[in-house]
Amino acid sequence: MVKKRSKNEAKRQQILNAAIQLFTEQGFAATSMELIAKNADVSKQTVYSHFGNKDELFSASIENKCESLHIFDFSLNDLTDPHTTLFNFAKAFTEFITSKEACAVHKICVFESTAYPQVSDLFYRAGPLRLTKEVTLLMEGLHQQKILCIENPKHAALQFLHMMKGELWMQIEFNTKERISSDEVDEYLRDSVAFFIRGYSF
Amino acid sequence: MVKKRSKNEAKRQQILNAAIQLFTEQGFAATSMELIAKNADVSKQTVYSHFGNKDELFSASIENKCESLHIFDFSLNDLTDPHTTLFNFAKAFTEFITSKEACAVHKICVFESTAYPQVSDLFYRAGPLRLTKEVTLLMEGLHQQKILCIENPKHAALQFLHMMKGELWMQIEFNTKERISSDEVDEYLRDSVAFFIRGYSF
DNA sequence: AAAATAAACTAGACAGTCCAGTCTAATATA
DNA sequence: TATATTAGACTGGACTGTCTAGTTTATTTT
Repeated sequence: MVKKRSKNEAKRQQILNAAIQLFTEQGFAATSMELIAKNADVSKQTVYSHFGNKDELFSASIENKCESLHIFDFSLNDLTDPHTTLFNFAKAFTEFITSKEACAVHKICVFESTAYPQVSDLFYRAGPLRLTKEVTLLMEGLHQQKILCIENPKHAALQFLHMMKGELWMQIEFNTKERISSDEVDEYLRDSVAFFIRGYSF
Repeated sequence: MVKKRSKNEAKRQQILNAAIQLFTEQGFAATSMELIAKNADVSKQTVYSHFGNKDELFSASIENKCESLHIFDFSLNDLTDPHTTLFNFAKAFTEFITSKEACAVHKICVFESTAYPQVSDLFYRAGPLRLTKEVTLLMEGLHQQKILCIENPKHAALQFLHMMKGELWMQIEFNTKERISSDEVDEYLRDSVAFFIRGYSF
């Protein structure tokens, strides 16, 4: 008869939190298990007891983060005013993809995509792929309600999402010193939404 | 009387080549100076004599690579047929940004942008910034020749370039297993060029 | 053109540091 | 009572950067 005492779930989460923070800040190779244990306020042995080795912990921490990043709620029911709807969505999207958290996970997943394709796949599915699918549905809706004339909704979704990235996203990606102002960002988004609607109007 | 013998330029280049290859393949932390020396067919001491330490070698190798990646020649003189001009440019652009070399440098510059902002800045200026400026000029040309109606040529350039990235670029970035076919890419590019022209036509 | 010289280069050893992962022995807890 | 947890020692290995001692090579002087 095996008596099994369950491992402390709180500690597990502490470890995952410390791990994702360090991994995203310093990268996989530059982060030591010892520091993760210390930051998680847990002994090194506990880390190894919860996660067999560094690779497993890395995968688990990315997976954990991807799940928590799923929360990007956009209520796009009101399609009657596409300008406002799309602009608001564009703003929310920009804020999301330029957030510290999202950028950090994005960065490490891309970087480790050759060594850990399964990890980067997690992010791809949870992020870009999921979002593209949702926006594709939105585009289909705009077409069916005769608000816009969108023959290929997937292409339109890709065009829209990529377009909205703009200059700010690049500057954050490359950590440049100068950053464009949020006014300029807004102007770019407004311009782009207007352009998008013009390009897909009847 | 100072006798100065210049260091071997060929060896310097061998070191830089080996360094950029390993750094882009394995990352900064995971690449050892010893292996760089070995791959460059040079002694470790020679590496240290040419480049004081690992950081310096890293910077130098990225700088060297950025210079060689400058070569993205697009002859965009013939503006009379914007569909063809923009499509050809879009194709060349896609091929360039999805090339192994460009992707690899992009990846490491983004990843090391916090630890080495000067390095990522090199790439940003040599790549995205330079290209955006050139395409902005193209957009101005299209406007002045009354081929398209582009009020804000910089926005148009950003929209165009970002839009063209599309799905393939994401799949390469995340190293996904499935890849869209080059036919699909062509279709996307054609669609996007048509959409772009529609959105900016008089 | 030959000899002299100073610097570049090589190979390898080396010190010092760090890290992944294991082991142990003691403690806490369900 | 069995298992989770802890702190810390420990192994084996890798890495950076230095040092040494000997070799090659470009340049300057004779």
